[in-house]
Amino acid sequence: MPELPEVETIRRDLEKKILGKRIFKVEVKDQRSLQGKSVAKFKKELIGNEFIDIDRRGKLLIFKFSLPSGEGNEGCVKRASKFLLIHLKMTGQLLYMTRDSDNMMQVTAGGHSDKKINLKLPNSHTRIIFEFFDKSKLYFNDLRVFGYLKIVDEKKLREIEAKFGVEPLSLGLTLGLILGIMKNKKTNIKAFLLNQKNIAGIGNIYADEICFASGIRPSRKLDSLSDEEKRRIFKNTRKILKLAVEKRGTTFNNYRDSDGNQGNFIKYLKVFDRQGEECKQCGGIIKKTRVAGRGTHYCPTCQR
DNA sequence: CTTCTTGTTACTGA
DNA sequence: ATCAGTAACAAGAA
Repeated sequence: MPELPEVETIRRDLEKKILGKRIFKVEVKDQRSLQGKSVAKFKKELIGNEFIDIDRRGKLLIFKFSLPSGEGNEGCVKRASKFLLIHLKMTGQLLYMTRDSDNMMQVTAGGHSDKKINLKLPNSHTRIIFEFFDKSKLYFNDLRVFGYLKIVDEKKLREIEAKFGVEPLSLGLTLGLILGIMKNKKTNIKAFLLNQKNIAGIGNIYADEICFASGIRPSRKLDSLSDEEKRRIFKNTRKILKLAVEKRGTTFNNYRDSDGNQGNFIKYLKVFDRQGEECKQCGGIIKKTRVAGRGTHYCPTCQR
C-alpha cells in the first residue's frame, strides 16, 4: 500500500530516470485505469511531450509535461503545461525499464525474502505503458485497478491540491498548526491521521506506527489527548515518515519501487501486521482491532 | 462458497 | 456543520 514514503521514493527515483525524455508512444491496455478523457485524447495529449517535473501531494504523483522547446512553442502564445496525475491506491506500481533490459527486470521476490526473481513486462497487471524515444519504458501495473491516471490543467490541479492538508515533511508542519487542526475535533486519532485533509500522505501502516511511537491507542478521541500527547503525535509523524523515506518505504505485499525492489522499512515496523507477536518494547502481545473502519494494530501495554 | 483486504469518496443517520 | 459508520470500487488470498 503505497503511502507517502513509498510514493516519495518512486517520485525521487523517476525524477532521475524520465525527466527530459520525450514520449514516443502510449499504450492503454486497460481503459479502466484512465479517469476522464477518452483513450485517444489521453494519448494525443502526451505523445511528443516530455516530462519536465515530478511533484507529489500526499500520495498523489503529479507529472508536469509540455512540448520540448522548439517544437511548436515559438512564435505563438506560450503553451501551457499540463499535468498527469497518478494515484497508485493499494496495488499500483510504476516500473521503469531501459531499452537494454529486454522486457525483463530483476526484482526482489516479495514476502520477507530478499531473493531475486525475473519479472517479465508487460504482464497481466500492466494497464498503461509509456515508451520514450530512447526506447525505455514506464509501466503502470495495478492488480486491483483502483489506481488511476488523469490529465488536468493548472486550474484543476490547484483545485485538487487545495483539498490536501499539510505536507508532513515540509516546514509547513509545525506543532502550532497540528494543535490548530486538532482543535474542536472529536474524532479518534487514527481517523484523524488517515484523513488526507488534515495531514497529507499517511495511510494505515504509518498511522498505526505513529500511534505506537507516541504511546497512544489509535481509538483515543482527540479531545481526550493532553497537549503533551498531541506534541508526541506531531514529533513522531515527522520522525517516522522521514525514517521511512530514508528506508525507501515499506513493502507489505504489493509495493515495489520503480526498479521493482521492495522497501526496507518492514524491519522497523513495531505494530503493523504484528498481531499475536511480541511487542519489541515490553514483550506483551500486539493486538489487532478495527478502528476507523480499518485493521488497526497496537500494544495494549505501551499504548494508553 | 464466503470473508477479508486497502485508499478514497459518497452516502446515511446521529 | 461535524462526525461515525459503512458501502462501493476490483481482484485475489485464505
